[in-house]
Amino acid sequence: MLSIYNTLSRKKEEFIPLEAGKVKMYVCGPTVYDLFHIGNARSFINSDFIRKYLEYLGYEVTFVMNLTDIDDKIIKKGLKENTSAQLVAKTYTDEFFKDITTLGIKPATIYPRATEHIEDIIALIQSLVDNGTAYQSGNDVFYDISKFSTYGKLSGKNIDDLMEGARVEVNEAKKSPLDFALWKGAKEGEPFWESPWGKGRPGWHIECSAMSCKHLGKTFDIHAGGSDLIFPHHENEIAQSEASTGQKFVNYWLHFGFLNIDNEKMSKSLGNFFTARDILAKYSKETVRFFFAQTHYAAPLNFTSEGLDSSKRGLQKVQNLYERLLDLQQSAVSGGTQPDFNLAGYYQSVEEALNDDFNSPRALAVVFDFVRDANRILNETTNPAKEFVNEIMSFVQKIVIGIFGIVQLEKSNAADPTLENDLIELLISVRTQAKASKNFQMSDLIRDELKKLGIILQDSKEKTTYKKQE
RNA sequence: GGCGGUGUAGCCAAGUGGUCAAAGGCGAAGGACUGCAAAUCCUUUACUCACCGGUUCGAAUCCGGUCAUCGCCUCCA
Repeated sequence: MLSIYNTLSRKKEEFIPLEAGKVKMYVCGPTVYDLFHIGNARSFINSDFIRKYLEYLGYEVTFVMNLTDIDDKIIKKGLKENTSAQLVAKTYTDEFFKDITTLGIKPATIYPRATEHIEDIIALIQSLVDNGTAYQSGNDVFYDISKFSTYGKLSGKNIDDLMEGARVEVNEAKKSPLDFALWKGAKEGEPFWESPWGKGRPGWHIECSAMSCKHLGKTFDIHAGGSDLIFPHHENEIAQSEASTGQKFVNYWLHFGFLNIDNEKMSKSLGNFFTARDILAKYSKETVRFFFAQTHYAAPLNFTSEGLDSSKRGLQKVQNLYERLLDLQQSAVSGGTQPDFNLAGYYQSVEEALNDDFNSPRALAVVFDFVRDANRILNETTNPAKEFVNEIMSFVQKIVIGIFGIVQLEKSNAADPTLENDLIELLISVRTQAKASKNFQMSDLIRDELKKLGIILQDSKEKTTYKKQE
């Protein structure tokens, strides 16, 4: 039984999808005005991991991630770079997909763009105007939060507190400082679409309500996003959608913890701002994914290079087992020894952990137990059956690769007969001869010099293998 | 000021009433294997869970208080 911590109820709840066997899930995607940063990457990776686990459980997941491709920041960037908002959005949408691919994230079922849903957005705003929840003021349309009695139910805020805390706003167009824009009238030189309220563009909050409804329906199962989006963004989405449809908007609200850098909020002014691309230049996607998975998705996470280095070293153990299994799949034969190994127990423990609100750190502890035990049994088994090796490998495939994505599939010593690899093999055979004649000075020299070139030799009883360092 | 998160070994991080003298990773120490390494395996590394008080037969886990820290309340994953 899967349970999920629901921000709305502030409790873990048993997950029951609207439709048996299917999950409709929406995650707030990026505003495409720049490369996404490592904090974004955490949310994207965690939503990917959750989606993959749901699929592992057998659910058919409709996974929607929106792209905000029209927004103040995009317009501003266009002006600054003397280009169009449209081109800025196009550029960073392309870059977004590149980074998503680099991170090993499975593509969403659909990536709806705000600019491709203007009609839906206008229709939604119109319904709110028609039922009196929204009002036009000049060329803008605002949501009247006084008309939505449960406003604040997600974030636990009440309107009076918000009013007290509200910064003094000089916008006299709004009835209340807390009202927010659904439609923004176009100013000179800004991109616009025609609407019943004149030329303009959608506000940020409304697009998620419109696009989630269009692609997932009036009510859907899971809505996820960064914890900073709880208020006002998700609060506003509920207000918009529920006021329009009269139905519950989302059953499970799931929020990702924030990522700090060296205990400080990441910001460009502090000089501790890292794009996902910056990090991926130094660390593999597997290391980054593993680093994130070692902390529960909802907990705050402090991002340090020490932490990443530690993850990188820890992950090597898993990678080594994977490569050991690859070799064994080549050499093992049917009819070998079939040792006792309680594989089902590891699957069960992983599922128990992940069923408990996607507890990835606990699941990874099981993975490490599995790695240790698998190594031990392989050490003890002289001639393991091919079937056994395949069973062990399938755990790695389904859990470690399928859900977490933390194994590099390419072996570090690619088997291609390149000149380089041939030369390494040659040196290894020279060294083997040297060892046979107890010329250890020579054999150590070869090993040390190869190490300097990033090639690590490992002797086993039968043969010497090598791997290349990253 | 309002709301929320976090505080567990040198570092990271699970655990939310007994099976906890607290998982897992990194680091460290010792051992097996090895010509020596590497890889792998074995052993050790928190009598203690920010602090104080309370509830309970029993608390890291519940309650009250204190302190520290991060975030949201304005665009933000």
